[in-house]
Amino acid sequence: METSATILHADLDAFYASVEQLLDPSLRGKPIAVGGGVVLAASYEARAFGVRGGMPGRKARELCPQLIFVGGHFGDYQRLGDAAIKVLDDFTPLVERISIDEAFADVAGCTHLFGPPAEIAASVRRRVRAELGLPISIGVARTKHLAKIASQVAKPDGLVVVDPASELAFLHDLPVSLMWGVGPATRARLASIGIETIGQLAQSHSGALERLIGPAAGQKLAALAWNRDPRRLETHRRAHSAGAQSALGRKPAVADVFVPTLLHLADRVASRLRAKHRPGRTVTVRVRFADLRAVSRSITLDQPISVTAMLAETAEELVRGVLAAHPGEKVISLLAISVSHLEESAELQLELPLGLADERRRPGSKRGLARFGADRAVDKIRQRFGKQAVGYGVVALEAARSVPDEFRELAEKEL
DNA sequence: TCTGGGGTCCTAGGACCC
DNA sequence: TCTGGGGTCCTAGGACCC
Repeated sequence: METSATILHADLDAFYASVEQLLDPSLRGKPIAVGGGVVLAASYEARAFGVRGGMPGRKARELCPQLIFVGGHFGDYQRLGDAAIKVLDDFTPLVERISIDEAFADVAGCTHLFGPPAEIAASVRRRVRAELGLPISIGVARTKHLAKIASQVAKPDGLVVVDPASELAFLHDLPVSLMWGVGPATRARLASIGIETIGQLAQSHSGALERLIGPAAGQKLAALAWNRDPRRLETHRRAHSAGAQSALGRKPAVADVFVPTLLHLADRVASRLRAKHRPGRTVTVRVRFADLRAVSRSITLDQPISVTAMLAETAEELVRGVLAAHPGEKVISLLAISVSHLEESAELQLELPLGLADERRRPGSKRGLARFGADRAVDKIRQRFGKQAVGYGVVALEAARSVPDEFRELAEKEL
């Protein structure tokens, strides 16, 4: 039974923007945005003008005419993000990384070595500042949820420790939007019955709450509002799906557009699946139309796949189904492929990869083998000469894409 | 004035089986 | 022929998070 606050939530402040200001001192103290067409990250100086991540670049410039856009040093983001997490690793092996710039750590087992959690958190902040030159905020509490909220409250560049004796006093005055799982839609629904603070949520009638946002979400939020968060740290999470998408602007919904795009997306996804020996059974595509309404189609196969051509063909059939069901839609603005139901691990399999099993049993197996051989050859060339060395000819699409591949890779989860 | 890309989880209906 | 219940899997969509 834990009665003390030993969970840290550490979150690098305005991470990409802070790295840019670190690398180029002339940017320090100035409103900057990482990105171009879309703001990937904004410095606190830029946020003061209302600039936010995800905002279109044009709107950001309107809000802040002196805003400086900088190109992304993606390799440095990865390096510095890893280095910050490594500082946590120096204190405890119980670290759960959430993303490139954020992690939980439980220091219950190392206080005899390093002192109380608050001191450990202060040390982490000092070291990240001294060794990496980056600001990092940390929340310390008895549960993950409360530690995460505390780090949000601590920002920028702060430390907030929530004493177990005053948890609810701390929590109940805060707005519900700080809670994990409360986004714009849930926030609006809660507001419709007069709930704006976490305290009001805690006091609300459970039946009314569950009718409003569903039983699962209702019970979960009610528990969190009383700081009943049963979640343990998970140090070895693996992804349950892998996908790729591409915004297209406005393109005609014809095969000349979607076939090459799907091949490129399938290549991105399937090569990752192969690299980690995790083929998957369920293929999902998403098609977004001109008005930004999106439709998805999925199919679950008998056997898991990781061959690029098989994934591309499956996705193509699904997309044709979507378009056939929406004959009025002549323009598409986004295509996505995702593979789920991933095989737990293919490490123990023999040399022949999963995903070929079905093809091998069929008379046409030579085709599947040939395709797998082709993928293997491509994978090997890329290993030696880099990703650009060989691929599917969609040069025109590459140029049109708004987000560079390096940025995509930062967001990929470990498969 | 309509935000990109990588993910997770929940819901609800239908198929299918026992 | 109708009645009843429960479990699992699949599909489509939505909300959310970083």
